[in-house]
Amino acid sequence: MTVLSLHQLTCFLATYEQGSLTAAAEELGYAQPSVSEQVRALEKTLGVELFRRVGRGVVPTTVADELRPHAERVLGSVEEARKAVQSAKSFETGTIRFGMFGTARLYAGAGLVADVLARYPGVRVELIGQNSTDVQEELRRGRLEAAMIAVPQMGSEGLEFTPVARDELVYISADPARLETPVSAHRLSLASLVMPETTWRAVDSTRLVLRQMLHETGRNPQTRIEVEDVETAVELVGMGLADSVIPRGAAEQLLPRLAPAAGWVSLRPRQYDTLAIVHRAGATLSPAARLMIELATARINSIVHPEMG
Amino acid sequence: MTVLSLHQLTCFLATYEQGSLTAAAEELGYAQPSVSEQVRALEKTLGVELFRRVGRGVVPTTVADELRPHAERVLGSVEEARKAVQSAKSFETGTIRFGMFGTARLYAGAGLVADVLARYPGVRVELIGQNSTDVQEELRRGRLEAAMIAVPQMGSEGLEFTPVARDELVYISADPARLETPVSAHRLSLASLVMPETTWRAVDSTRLVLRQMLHETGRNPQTRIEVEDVETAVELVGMGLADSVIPRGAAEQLLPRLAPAAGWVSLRPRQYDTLAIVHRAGATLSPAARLMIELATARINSIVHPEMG
DNA sequence: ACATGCTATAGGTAAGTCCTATCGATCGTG
DNA sequence: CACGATCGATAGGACTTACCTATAGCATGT
Repeated sequence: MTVLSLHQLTCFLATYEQGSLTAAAEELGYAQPSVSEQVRALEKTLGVELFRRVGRGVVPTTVADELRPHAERVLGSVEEARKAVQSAKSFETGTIRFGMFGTARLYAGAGLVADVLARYPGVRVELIGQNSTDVQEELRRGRLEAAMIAVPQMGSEGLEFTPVARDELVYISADPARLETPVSAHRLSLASLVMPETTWRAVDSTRLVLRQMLHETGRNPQTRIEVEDVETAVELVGMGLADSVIPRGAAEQLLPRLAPAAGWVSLRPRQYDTLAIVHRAGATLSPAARLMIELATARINSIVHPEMG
Repeated sequence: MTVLSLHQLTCFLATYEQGSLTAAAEELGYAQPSVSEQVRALEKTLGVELFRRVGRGVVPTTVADELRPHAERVLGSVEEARKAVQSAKSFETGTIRFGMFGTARLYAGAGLVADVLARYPGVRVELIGQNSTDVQEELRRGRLEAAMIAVPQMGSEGLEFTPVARDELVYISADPARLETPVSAHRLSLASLVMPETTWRAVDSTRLVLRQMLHETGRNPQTRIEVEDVETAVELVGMGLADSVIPRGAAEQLLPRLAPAAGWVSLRPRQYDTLAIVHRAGATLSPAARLMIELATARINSIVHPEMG
């Protein structure tokens, strides 16, 4: 026993409109017995006579009159579905979802959304990045296809990283005396620090850089305060409660707004943080993801120093 | 290359809701590879990735998010279509079309509609019978499945007739003097008559009866006025412009309303008109048609003398 | 490292799709 | 009234699709 199908409805409608199986077959590009078979199958699945075979041609029954608008609605909905998918595929509509967290969002957050909307006015944009833990989870679970981040080191836990830019790490403080000369490893080891990205502390690239820097002096980094987001860290610096080390792009954006009294100075030797695309290892990226990567990279490179090689 | 199908949408929705091909297969009662194949086919026909295969389970893409409501609408419409057909099949809704013309509608017209609506409150009823020519055409073309008529003789032009009742033919006049005794063939041949059913005059059963009756006297019927419907004939009789011969049931219904001054009397010998079901020869009747025949027969038998054997 | 739970693949059978060829019935015509 | 034209139904066969079982491959959690 066959089941109701779109093909049957198509043949039914063509037959209804043409009043003839032969004409319907011609319209649909089939042989006449094929259409006849489909209509008969539809009548069998519905258990009702749709056409009265009357000498020359066929005549719809009242049940066929009843069915026709429904059949039209079904086929119309199918067409709408197909169009919706096609337009979503070509970014005329639909949603583009991308991860953007850590300090990366400071560089490419709002501006990246603007870039996407300028090029594809119909799309919705979801920039996922409330907190690092969630984003990591979404990436791992596959709900997020790709993300741009500033923090973790390369190659952890089945994820694949592609560096796109680097940004200098600077020392920020509300005490002008500490900003007169570049900060050495020794001075850094004595400082009282507030550091963001607590959740990612084990893999945070800023911390990794600092650890390597301090390792040469035989000391561990002194983090007096741990917070989750950079804004909070900067505010604490502005209040004079601690100093911190953050990417320069973040300092330029956040200090005037959140800590007007604070300033920044380079480390000595200069250290750099890496911005990278991260996605599941071995994944082939969708057009939407590739688009976001392209736009995000372009925007970041217009702010920080582009990665060489 | 396969084409978009309802089956694919069903599998897609189940997979979307379950977040798993295996779970979807279990829900649908299929083996897992079958659902997998359908989803893959849908992705191929749409040319887009709907799920990201990620280790344990599958995760819908944003295009799948876009497709889901459309797929639900399509399947919903299909369900509606199926329900509409089922309810039309069982007379809960839909249209019942039946032919009812000649003088038959005087007996069973409004009352028959009332009978149908009393038993099946949801249906629409179409009682086709504006004029005999149209109805004959609709029957021949198959648009009308069956009809109940009072006029034509049996067995003409590929149609099949089934008698269900007979009604006495009576002589009507506005002149009381002509109603004192039953009208003989001789008196009838002298009368000035108005006769309805002009279009069917060659096969009209009333006229056939009269012709046979008069043939015995060697005369032809004298129709002074020809009209299409019985009401007009009765009105003319009421105005004293002519007399007529019509079924008794029609006389009882129409005289008080349209010709209060007129009355009726039997013929001598009494003559009878036949009410019959007519449909295309060799046709198998639909439930709707059988229902109408049953109800029409019951109603007519409650008015005129039932046909014996 | 192992068991587990999921998807992908392979291969075979049943069923459906669509064709060509032909029959039967109907309708208009000479 | 026989004729050709037209349309739907039927038969039979080539091809495709649907669906199954069995199993491999991979990711995940203990």
